[in-house]
Amino acid sequence: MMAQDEEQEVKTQLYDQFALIGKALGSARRLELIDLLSQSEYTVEKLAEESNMSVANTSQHLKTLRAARLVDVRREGVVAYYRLSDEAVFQTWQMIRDLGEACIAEIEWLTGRLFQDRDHQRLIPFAELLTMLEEASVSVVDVRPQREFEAGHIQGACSIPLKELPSRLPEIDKDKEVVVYCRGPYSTLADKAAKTLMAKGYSVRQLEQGFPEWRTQGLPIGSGLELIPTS
Amino acid sequence: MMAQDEEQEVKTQLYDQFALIGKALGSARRLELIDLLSQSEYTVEKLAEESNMSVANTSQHLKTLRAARLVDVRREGVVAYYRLSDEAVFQTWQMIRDLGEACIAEIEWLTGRLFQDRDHQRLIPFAELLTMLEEASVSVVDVRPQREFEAGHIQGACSIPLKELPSRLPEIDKDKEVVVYCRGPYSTLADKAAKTLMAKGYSVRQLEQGFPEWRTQGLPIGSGLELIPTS
DNA sequence: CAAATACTTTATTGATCAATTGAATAACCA
DNA sequence: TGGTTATTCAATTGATCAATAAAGTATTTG
Repeated sequence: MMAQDEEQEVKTQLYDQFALIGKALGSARRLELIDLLSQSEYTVEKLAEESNMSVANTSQHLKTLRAARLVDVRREGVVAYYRLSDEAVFQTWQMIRDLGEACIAEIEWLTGRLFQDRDHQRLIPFAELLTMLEEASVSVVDVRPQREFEAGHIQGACSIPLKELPSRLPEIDKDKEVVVYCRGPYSTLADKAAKTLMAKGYSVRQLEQGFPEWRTQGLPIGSGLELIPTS
Repeated sequence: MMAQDEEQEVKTQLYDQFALIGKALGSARRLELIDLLSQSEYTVEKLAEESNMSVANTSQHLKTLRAARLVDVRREGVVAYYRLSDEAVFQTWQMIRDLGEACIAEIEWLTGRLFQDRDHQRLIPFAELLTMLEEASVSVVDVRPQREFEAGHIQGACSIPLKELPSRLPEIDKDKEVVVYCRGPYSTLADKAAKTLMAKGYSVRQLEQGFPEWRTQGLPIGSGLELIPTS
């Protein structure tokens, strides 16, 4: 049997390794990066742009995420594409979000403020969308940036990035009910889209959660730029 | 609708809050405390003792855990009893462990070393113990310290802390199969108990996981010092 | 009631570590 | 070669950690 102090030594190293993961999760900037990478792979530059950081700083943070094995990198020529190394990374981030919402009153208050003018009537859970999809009585609109749509989306959805929404309204059938969705619980893209659509007279619902949550529940997804919804 | 920069401000504060949780998880010492508190509530002094830290240092770490709302404190006179504020805290720690085992080769190697002389033949999953319990053909022995047993244990188990095991062997029926368990995947208490028991000629199996994992799966638990196993 | 005791928290210090920026470097491509 | 993308480096500032010493707080004792 292993010596007592050798065992202690190994355990210390084990906890140090786990703490590396914790440390990687212990920065608001890095959590923001993880949240973005939950949508799709990203280049350093795009990540920097989306998160309002300098490229150098983004690269540094990605380095610590890589050291903790939370992200992988793939290089194409001069461009580096980062992605989460495992679906479990998103799930851990989701777990931390849930934990925060459960235990930290501050967080509940902040989300309340973020969505102060959201009409909670229009929110629907995944289950409801699934039955609507069976009845084919609905247009699902993904309002995230196109690269995120291409990396994966709810099966049957079409991509109309929020920025293009005003000019692409004609593509949306006014007779069907519209369901919009975006990145997840702290993204306001879908709220803005819903507001725009409602002002134009559409009948709009909004998914409670975003694509990564859909994916992690094993619900049907599509990828690429399929224009014809899978039946 | 909320102004663009006000939204940015709120989001930053949200991520800062989540990062607080991450930071709290980003220290080997604090993870060790969380692991202990997953078993039962503990006083500062006992935690310091179990984790080989000074009381002052332990108190500091508990303070940051409390700031992140991961632990709660209850005072009885001069004594402070700490506990996890929610089962989700343990589950998050469990998630990080799983993530580490999945992504970090170092961790796999370290656990391999920690259990180098474990006979994996004797390990059984929860499901198997459940069927054995139905057949009533088994003695389940909890070898954790007694306070942890009292705070919660597998229903039907009896408490024989590892330290007392040699002197309490007569209490264990030699005709039944014995199943030992302890704190979880990185605890060696059950391994040591199994070794002692096997040397004395008992037929021993060992649970793959510990009590917190049993509890979080909603399996039947008991608490206090019940001497007669619930039927 | 004051003094002593037991348990816990806070303050201080010095050392180490982390975050950000801007400049420099490296790698690739056209 | 010049331009683009990413990483590294150096430097500043701020945060964190562990250890010791000091201070609080409730309980018990003389």
